[in-house]
Amino acid sequence: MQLQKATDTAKRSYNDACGAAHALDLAGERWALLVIRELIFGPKRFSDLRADLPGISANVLTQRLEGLEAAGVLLRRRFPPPAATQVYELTPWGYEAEPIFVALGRWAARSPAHDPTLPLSAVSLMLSFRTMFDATRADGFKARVGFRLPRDGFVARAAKGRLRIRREEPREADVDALLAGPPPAVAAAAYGGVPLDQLETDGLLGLTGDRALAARFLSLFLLPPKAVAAPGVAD
Amino acid sequence: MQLQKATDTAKRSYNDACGAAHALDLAGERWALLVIRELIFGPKRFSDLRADLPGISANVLTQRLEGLEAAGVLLRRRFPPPAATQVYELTPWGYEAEPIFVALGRWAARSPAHDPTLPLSAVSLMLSFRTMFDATRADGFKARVGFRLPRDGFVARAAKGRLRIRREEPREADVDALLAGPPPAVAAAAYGGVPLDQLETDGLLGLTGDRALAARFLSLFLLPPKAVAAPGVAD
DNA sequence: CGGCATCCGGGAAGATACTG
DNA sequence: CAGTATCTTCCCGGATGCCG
Repeated sequence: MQLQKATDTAKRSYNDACGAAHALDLAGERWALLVIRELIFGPKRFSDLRADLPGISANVLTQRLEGLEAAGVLLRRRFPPPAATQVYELTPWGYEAEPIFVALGRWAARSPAHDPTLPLSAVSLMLSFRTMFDATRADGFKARVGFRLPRDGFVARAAKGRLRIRREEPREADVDALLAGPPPAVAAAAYGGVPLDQLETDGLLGLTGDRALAARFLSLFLLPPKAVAAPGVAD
Repeated sequence: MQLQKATDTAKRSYNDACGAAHALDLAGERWALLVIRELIFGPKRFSDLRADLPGISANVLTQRLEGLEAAGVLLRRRFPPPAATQVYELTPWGYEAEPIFVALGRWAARSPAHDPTLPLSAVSLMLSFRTMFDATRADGFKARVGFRLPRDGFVARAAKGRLRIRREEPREADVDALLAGPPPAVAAAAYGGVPLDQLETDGLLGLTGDRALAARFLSLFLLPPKAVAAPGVAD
């Protein structure tokens, strides 16, 4: 019975030529954009996606992956002989979705209801760096900072007022400083004003390398001021 | 029972500090972002929102307006005595959502499945101008172009490689050219390569003022090339 | 007529259990 | 590990009706 869906129910769409509406047709279902977000620094396996998206259920993740694959946003890749594992990877066009997350993040950071102390995935933390990077503050600053987060590592390179971030295991010899710990602890240092020393003595964060440089690096990211809850419309 | 929240209305949330996730908590429900889109050039009434969002039902629109008001994205304004009408208007922070639509639009325009011939609201058309504006093409070009669209008018001002658009009734004396017609017809001229002359003789578009300037203006907007459906993974 | 509440059917999301 | 199967719950969309 449910096979007959192609004709009468033409795949719930906004039927709107507006680009934003089409984007939501492709990725507007619950969890879809967050699945893309988790893949923005490179491929992941099904179980990693589940772990990094707490709350998503397996069947919903399966549906989203199918839908996004059909939309051309991502594809699944099999590794041939020994590692029979399978990963999901964004297509080149899928990777171009990053500005969407930057725009969403910049806007939501000013929401009166935004709570930066909630859980945070490793990808979200790195994405927040790309979102909140202050180019003028970084002027003339050059640094390579490594991150060892629960599931994977990243290396952030600040230079010439730009910030590049790649997912790769940081080697101590290749970076100026290395931070190890869960993403919320790093966020507390960058956005919460918690001193690195305190996080270290509390056992939340490990730091090796140039301590002052690490602090300077973390000061490059500023949450924008919150919008007023009630705007100034005289009444 | 074992879950959190004594109040059973636990308000489904991603529970994620990531800005993008919070943005979706606020405006990720169906139609919510499109409601914001329709208000991005100024306040509208309930019935205008319904008319410009074909497919939305009254109760869903009511729910979205309530939710967005509670989130501080918009507010409802009453006009006192004579005009007992009521309008919905974005808060200052709500207006800051525009980059989200630009990012979504830029990305979706490259979707293999994007169909620019679908219906288009007046706001979507103007937003597409702001999204697809090519600053280098507009270098040294200065123009004021008015639009008379079904429900309301707009004036676009290109100058110094920038484009400003305001919702206001265009007066012939104040603009260099004036286009009148339904949004899809204007879109056909800007993006579909349909000559203005043809749209005029077909009765789809009315044009007064500087014809060459209007054509030049419409050439400032270019849809990006579509992404390849299947990326270069050898198979 | 504009701005909602209410009821209902279908379908999507969420939780859990199960299978290759 | 990578999903599928099943069941329940909730949301979306349409219709109707109230009320200013």
